[in-house]
Amino acid sequence: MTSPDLPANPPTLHDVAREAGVSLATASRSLNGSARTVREPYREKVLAAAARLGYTPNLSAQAVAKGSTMTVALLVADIADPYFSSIAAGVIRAADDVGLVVTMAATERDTRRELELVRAMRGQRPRVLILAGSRVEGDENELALRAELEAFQSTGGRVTLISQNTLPFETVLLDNFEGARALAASLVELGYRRFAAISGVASLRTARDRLTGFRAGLADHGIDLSDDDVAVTAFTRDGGYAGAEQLIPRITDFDLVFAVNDVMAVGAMSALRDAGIAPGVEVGVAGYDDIPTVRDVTPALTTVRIPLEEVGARALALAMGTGEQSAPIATEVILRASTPRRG
Amino acid sequence: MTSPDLPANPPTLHDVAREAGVSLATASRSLNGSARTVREPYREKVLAAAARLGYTPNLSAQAVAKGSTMTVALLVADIADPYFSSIAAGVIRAADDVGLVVTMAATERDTRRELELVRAMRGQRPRVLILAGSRVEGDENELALRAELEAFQSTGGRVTLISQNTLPFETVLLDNFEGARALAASLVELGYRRFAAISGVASLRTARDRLTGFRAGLADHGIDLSDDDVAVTAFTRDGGYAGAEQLIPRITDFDLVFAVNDVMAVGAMSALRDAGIAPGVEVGVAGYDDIPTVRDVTPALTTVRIPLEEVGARALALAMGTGEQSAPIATEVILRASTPRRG
DNA sequence: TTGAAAGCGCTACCAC
DNA sequence: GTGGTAGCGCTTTCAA
Repeated sequence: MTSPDLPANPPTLHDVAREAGVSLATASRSLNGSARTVREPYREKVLAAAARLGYTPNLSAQAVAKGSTMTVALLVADIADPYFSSIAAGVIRAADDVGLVVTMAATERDTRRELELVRAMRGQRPRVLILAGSRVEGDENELALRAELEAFQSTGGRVTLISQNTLPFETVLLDNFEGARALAASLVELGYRRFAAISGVASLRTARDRLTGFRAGLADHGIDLSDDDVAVTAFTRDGGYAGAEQLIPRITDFDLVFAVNDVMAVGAMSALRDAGIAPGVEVGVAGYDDIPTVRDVTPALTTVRIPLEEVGARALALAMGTGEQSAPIATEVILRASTPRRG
Repeated sequence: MTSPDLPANPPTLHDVAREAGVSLATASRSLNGSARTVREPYREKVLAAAARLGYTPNLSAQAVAKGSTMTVALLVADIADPYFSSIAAGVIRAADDVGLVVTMAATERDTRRELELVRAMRGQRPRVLILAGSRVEGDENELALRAELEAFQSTGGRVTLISQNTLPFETVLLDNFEGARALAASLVELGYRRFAAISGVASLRTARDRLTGFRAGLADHGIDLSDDDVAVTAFTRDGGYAGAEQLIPRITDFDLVFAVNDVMAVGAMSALRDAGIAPGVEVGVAGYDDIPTVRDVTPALTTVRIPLEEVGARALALAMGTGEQSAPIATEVILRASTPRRG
């Protein structure tokens, strides 16, 4: 006698069929078949046997047999970043609604890694592949990435990007330019005149679009934002902190600091505070994204709202052909205490 | 002639073998075999053919053939919650290091859903299943969950829980009781005497352990925390906000409010502020977890640090047999501006 | 309606 | 070392 709890193998459909006294085919049909072309007494026997055995269909085997999976692969830059985790939450929720399971990986903002991950995830034969990070300009891996995605698509996969449509795939368009431009307009209207910015490197499309949009918004009102007044740092909280530190020596030259995303803005506020400068009173601060926490920082952060979870859901819908191709995601300027009306 | 870009099927190993003029077996060995028992010229031909065709091994097929996957399934309550997204980041990073891919799902703090998800994820035949949420007491689904997990384990799967070991599986133990107790001690030492708390329902083990730990810490110094001074709300930011609102009418009775997790604490601070009460000056506030954002709120939040990403990594290591079973995760009280020394 | 059997893409064992 | 080939667990014809 073998010990009963030695790592056995999970019960197979075969086991269920035998236990129920029916054929493999009948068992399959009762358990997973779409056309319920199995007579009730048989069905019941099979279901009972399956329950008794604790049977769970082997998804891999189903995938091989059917030639398609129920998987969506999601690539983000950093899961711990609220921007991406909110989007991921949206994707997962939407996927769950239609019975899809999502597998995630993090590119860590490395395009080489991104490429490798796409390649690796292709092996899963996901129905959908969603790339959530910003595109980067002049990326040496872009051609290869594009080829990889095209290959995936040409073999029946669906690709969706989130952000900008620099690649020829369905895209949930985030109009970073117009959002930032509208923000600039609102800030000017509030009385701000002397601007500085903290941005990621220009090759990061998202960073660049937001910065140029912001500039355009200022230019509409005859205000100039010189390159000298733009601190270029990492696209992270610490980057925002560092960027603010760069600006602090000349901080009295500015009445507003725009960080191209909220996590950077939040870092910048901390840097200001640490330097004894009160954000929102001595200098205004604005961000972009409207991640959940920015309403809870002090002062609450003025920002441009992106409905992050909806973006995630929309990305999936787009890929599934459920969503309308439609316009860019609507964006909204949210004015909060970090930018009080000025003079 | 068929159109060349109609959804074709991905190239198979068979295609590669034919293209390279070798046998299936040789192709398999050159591409994925461990023992490199293939002569160089052949290997090269295969590799070249694979590259030419854009071949990616079908992971599902490999899984069926090998009888095991490279998947780890991760269940969290809410991906958008920084607590879980930080843990997830740790799991994903660690998984990536050993060539595993992680699939995620969200229980939304619903034990019924949790059970269903475990069942569903079992179908993937993951090597590892990680449950990151708090256990809940008196859960009607617990028996079924336990059975499901045991079945999974008895068929060769590894299970790891994160939080408390109320279930007989490997667990990354978070000593919420001692952490909260230490926090209480520190606060008393700082001069705080009149405490209130905001907690999740007592059936949530994590909430309860932290609250009772905190109470114990106070009791060590002869201080009592009455049930009347504990607001019981949802385990979320909004729950924290609501909890603080409950306490506000009597806020002058207290000199410190302890929220059982950081997101609640952050919500509570906002509620206080909205009511014209300055957190950290009129009343101290403390949380638990040390999620990334709490150093950027104002005042910076006193809390108990859990190395969240490390917890995630550890969970995976434990499951893989790489990690030492060892003691609970070390916890550390982080005193910040939200609890200045008092009188 | 049911069952037998031929795959699905891949691995691994067994000869040569 | 290399090539057949028998599975892996499942779906889906095709007959009966």
